[in-house]
Amino acid sequence: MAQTTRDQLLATARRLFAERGFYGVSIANIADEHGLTKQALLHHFPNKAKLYGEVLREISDDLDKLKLAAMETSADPKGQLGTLLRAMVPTIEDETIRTRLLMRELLDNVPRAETAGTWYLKTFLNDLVGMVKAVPGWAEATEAEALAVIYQLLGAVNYFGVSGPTLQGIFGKTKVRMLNEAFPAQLDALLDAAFAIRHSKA
Amino acid sequence: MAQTTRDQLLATARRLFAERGFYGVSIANIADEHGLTKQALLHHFPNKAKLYGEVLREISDDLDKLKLAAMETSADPKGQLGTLLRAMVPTIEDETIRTRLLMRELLDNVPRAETAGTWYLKTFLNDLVGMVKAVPGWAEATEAEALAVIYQLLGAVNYFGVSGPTLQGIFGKTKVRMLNEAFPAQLDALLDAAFAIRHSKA
DNA sequence: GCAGTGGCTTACCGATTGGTAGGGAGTTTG
DNA sequence: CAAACTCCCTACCAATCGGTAAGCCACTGC
Repeated sequence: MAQTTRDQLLATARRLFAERGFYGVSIANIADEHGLTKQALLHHFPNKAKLYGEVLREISDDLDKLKLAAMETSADPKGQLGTLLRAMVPTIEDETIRTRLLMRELLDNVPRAETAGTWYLKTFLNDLVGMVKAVPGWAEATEAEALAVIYQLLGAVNYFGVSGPTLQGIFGKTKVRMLNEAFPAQLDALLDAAFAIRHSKA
Repeated sequence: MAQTTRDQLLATARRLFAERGFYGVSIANIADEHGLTKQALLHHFPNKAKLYGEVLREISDDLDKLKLAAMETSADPKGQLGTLLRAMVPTIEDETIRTRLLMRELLDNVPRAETAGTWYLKTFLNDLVGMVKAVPGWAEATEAEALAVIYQLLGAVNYFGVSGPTLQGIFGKTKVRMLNEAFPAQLDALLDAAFAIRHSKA
């Protein structure tokens, strides 16, 4: 069974929204790439906002899958967090798209979420906080402290993931390739260092 | 001498572009906030893209100032980097705006920079790489390694800076206030840990 | 054979987009 | 006093936006 038109439109929407954002892409742009009219797209999705919501739901599902996969590979929470964060470093194009959409959601979701009533990142962030608190030495950390360190590490991973095209523009292809090679080892070192920090109220 | 109309328009553009992005704001939106027509705005700025470019130039100037200020407060490069990164954690609203614009530039600048031929972050990033290489133990790090760690730390700082409204939506005001209080100490610990990593080819 | 149904089309809508043309009021300058 | 300049206006433009209405065509189930 081949991919349905709906699936193809969804994939294109995902890519274009990641590149240019919600306002930067028209439904006609998306339909055009498949030789269709925007009315064809509106046959599959009730309106533009719902289409965007569908894309976000996919992203949120992706993150949940990464989280579950990380929890299976290792028993200790520190290893789980490391696996998860390393997995979030984009290597193939589709992962870059996911990272960019995630970042855009952080920037733009306030008006969207208020009308839609959905915070796609909520459970993901809560789960991460739980994992941090399970790390030895972090049991007595406050929720705010756990969230702070999670955010710093997510930032370390995702900021880089978003900047590929920019970095290439500034530094050129060769340096970016070297950067991509150097990044994971550097990240490992940072993760180790971050969780080595002891948290006890003593 | 009061602020000129041009300056006021520029400040409003800065705020609105930070909130909703380039495509999410019309020049009429900006002019409206001052009771002017968009043609009045077009009298001060040749077109929308040039206006946006002006906003970006301001941001880039801001970053340079922060960098110079950080270089004055301390003699050792590690302290300078710490001061700079801590200064980039947004505390007042205008700093949040700057952080959000910076993030948007990372996401959107590819099509813009290609036509404009300007990479606003280039000198800033290059300077930071220089500072990292001056840190004891990092002299022999490759440029890629230095860039990797810089990017991770910038990410740790800026990802958080961008997410304020989102976090408030998810966790509520009280928790976000606690998070804001916990963040700097956590960041200090991360910075210490990151630069404690020794880099020698031995 | 015929009523759905899914997938798409053309035709159209009002609203908004970035931008141009030209003019008018007030101030500055020669 | 007149020319020039600054600042902002109304009027207008073609293009595009998201979305509705209605119909066409191929296929399916009864």
